[in-house]
Amino acid sequence: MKIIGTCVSCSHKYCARKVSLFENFSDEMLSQVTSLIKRIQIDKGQTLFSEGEPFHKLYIVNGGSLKIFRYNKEGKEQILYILSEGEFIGDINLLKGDVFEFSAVALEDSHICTISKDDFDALIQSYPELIPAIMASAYDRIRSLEELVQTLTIKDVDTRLAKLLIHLSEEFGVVTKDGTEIPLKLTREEMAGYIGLTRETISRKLSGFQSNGLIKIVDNQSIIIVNYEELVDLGEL
Amino acid sequence: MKIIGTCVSCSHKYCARKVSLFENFSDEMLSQVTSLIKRIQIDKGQTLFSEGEPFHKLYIVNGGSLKIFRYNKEGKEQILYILSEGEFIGDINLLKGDVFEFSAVALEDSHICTISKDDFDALIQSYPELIPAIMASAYDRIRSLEELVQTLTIKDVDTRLAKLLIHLSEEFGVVTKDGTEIPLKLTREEMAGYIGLTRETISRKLSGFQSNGLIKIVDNQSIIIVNYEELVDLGEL
DNA sequence: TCTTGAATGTGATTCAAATCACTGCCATAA
DNA sequence: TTATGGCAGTGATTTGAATCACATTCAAGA
Repeated sequence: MKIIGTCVSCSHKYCARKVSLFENFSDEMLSQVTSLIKRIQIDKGQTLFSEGEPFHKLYIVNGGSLKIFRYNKEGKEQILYILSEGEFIGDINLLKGDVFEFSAVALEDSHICTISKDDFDALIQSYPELIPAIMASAYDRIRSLEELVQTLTIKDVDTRLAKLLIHLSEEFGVVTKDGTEIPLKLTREEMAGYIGLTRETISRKLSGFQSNGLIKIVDNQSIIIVNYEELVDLGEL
Repeated sequence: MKIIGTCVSCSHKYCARKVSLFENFSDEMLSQVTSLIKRIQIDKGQTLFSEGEPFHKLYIVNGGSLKIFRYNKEGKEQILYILSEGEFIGDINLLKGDVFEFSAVALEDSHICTISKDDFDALIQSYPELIPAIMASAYDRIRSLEELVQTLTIKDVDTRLAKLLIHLSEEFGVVTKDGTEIPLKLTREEMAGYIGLTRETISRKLSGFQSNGLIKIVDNQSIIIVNYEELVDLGEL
């Protein structure tokens, strides 16, 4: 992890604009926010913060993506959220509690902007219009967890995997000529740790999906959803 | 479901004080809140609201308890939250979205206080000090869902059930001479629907726990946790 | 380029929860 | 009082994912 300096060095003048929290800010307000930001570069696989660590910052994904997870009692990673550009974490925690309840690791080389807890609190004081946006982000988090709970209780594993693929494609999908591509390079093990299965099962099921013409796996890397409708059907069954 | 009238008819003068949102309100402020409240009586098993229904109220549990659940794709109830006295639902929804994403059914005969969406919005305008409390409740909901996710991904079913019992005893437990009693009368099927198992498995596992001296089942009704430490150990394994 | 370790695919086997099927129990109402 | 329907306990069986084991591929670094 490398601290680059203030956000002034961003390639974009106001990278904070990417963040849903600040999207309605004027240039002037934004430059004030920007002056508070420290920028961090983090390589794939590196840890941004760990469970149990005291926190004192808000982390904003400016480029790349993060997995947010806990180790469950069997020692496996349980992924709770995947954060991509513009999303942030630490918001709620800034109000209550004092240590992270989960860890954050970069899924690819990423740029993270940070604002200290104190600066962020001051920002809320100055701009109370931030509050609805913060509430909205809390609501999104609740929604995504409720969806995850629902996915995890489905016994049928094909359905579960279909739901995961649809979720990933909705959040990260890129439309290509062959179908919707999921550019995110999650390992089989990470997928397994998201929906409570083992890497072997994911491997077998993905092969099955490919045989059935639902998806296409390119170079063992990204997954392209070929037959979106049928996959949705499977996920909704 | 029977509408009793305004909260003036409550047996307690200021029943709204039970609600974490209003616990720091002065008597004067509280009586203003109270004047906005309609009180509903609902019998065990009756539905307060259903998935897909448009909402226009905040629901506060004044007495009794509710299960908040969705039907999963296999047609089973997946319980998301159990609400007891002082808890409320509808908060977050009041800000975004317009239909319930889940259903609410009374677990026992209950009293529910309701405030209309408009009145609640006006209340927030008048008393911005409500905002931190609302945020705190959103945070609690996130915490409880993150815990549920963690429980659901545990493969070992004894651990899962132990976690459920500990969770229920922490939230609803009453200390008796024999141990901590869970007065909540959840059916085996409801327990199963909370932690993603079947009623038969719950039945067998509970019998097993009883044989091992961990719990005691009284009249097939409430569960008493006899050996709390050992149960916690099992839940943390 | 070659080396090395991690990630993946896949077969064989195990095992525990789901399922099926039935009995018994209890509360409520006729 | 008896009848009825929902809930619970439990045995027998099925089933399908986890586990174990190993071959293979791939990617990053020397």
